Amino acid sequence: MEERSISDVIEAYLKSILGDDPKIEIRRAEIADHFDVVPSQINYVIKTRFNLQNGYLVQSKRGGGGYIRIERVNLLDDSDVLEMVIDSIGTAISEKDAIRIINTLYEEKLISHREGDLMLVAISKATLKQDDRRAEARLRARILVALLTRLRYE
Amino acid sequence: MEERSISDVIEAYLKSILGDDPKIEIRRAEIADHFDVVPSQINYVIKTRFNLQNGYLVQSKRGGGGYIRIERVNLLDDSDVLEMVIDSIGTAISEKDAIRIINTLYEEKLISHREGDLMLVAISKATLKQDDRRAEARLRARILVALLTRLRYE
DNA sequence: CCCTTCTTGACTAATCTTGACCTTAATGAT
DNA sequence: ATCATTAAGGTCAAGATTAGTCAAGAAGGG
Repeated sequence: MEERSISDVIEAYLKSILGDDPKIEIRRAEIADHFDVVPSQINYVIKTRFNLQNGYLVQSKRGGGGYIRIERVNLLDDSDVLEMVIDSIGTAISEKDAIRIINTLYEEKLISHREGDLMLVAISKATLKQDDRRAEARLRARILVALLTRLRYE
Repeated sequence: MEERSISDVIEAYLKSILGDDPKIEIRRAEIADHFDVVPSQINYVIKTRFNLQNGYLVQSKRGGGGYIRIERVNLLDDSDVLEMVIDSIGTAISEKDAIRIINTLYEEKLISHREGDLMLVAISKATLKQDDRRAEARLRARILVALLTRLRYE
């Protein structure tokens, strides 16, 4: 995977550390300094690449001895996590967030490449396009939740 | 092959790069600059020459480190059959007819049991339920067509 | 001439980067 | 104990950097 932006580089760096251990703790200022970016950029990377929909749990603490803890969660072993993902979808979801979830399912080997593609086309903007954007997001949520629920109880 | 327009030249250029690798990533502004055309011309070339019907998948990202990714995909043997099924669906389809089609796909071994289940969930009345029955049938047709279209390629 | 395809650019949208300002926690002085 | 200080991380919005859309006009081919 080509790293085009510094955010991509930081993402790859954090994931390389995560390769060893399923859980890491970093100090935000340290990472920011290492890549010569402002500290809030680390928040941006975490928010866009290490959220629950991507299969990560993040906790942090401020003040002296503060840290950011990133943990890779396994959707297979932890059926609660899949339920959390379903809950996080709620009654509406954007195409982008839905894609993120399906990608995670594939990376976690819960679904095959082809199954993932089928799910992707079923929830895609091109397929569901409606006049009312909110109606589209609600519909997408219903379909995705139905698909995930099916995966949960097979 | 006679290239009579700059769009043809750009098409040939992109395909020559694709000769090596089944997947390439370009920066729109770079290609546009190289051929001295406006950036949106690249979109035109991609839209008219690198769409799914022509056997190409295209993905892109905007913003810093943005790109356009073009991937060549292979048509499957059953592609023609699927196209005929797609044509028969038209713009609307009932749940019963959709189930019949998906069952046939499974019996013909075009899809696995699990893929069939996922497709069934995606087009089921329970998932798509709408006030307007015709709108529901139209939506179901769009989703089913999208799924079948995906099955035509690998 | 008419119709399709191509070319161009103004406007829009998504993503990334940066920095000012805010909140929380630990520590030490009184 | 209380409060000020210091040391973290959080939020948000503006600006920068790409790509996308759309429609008007030009160019080509019957």
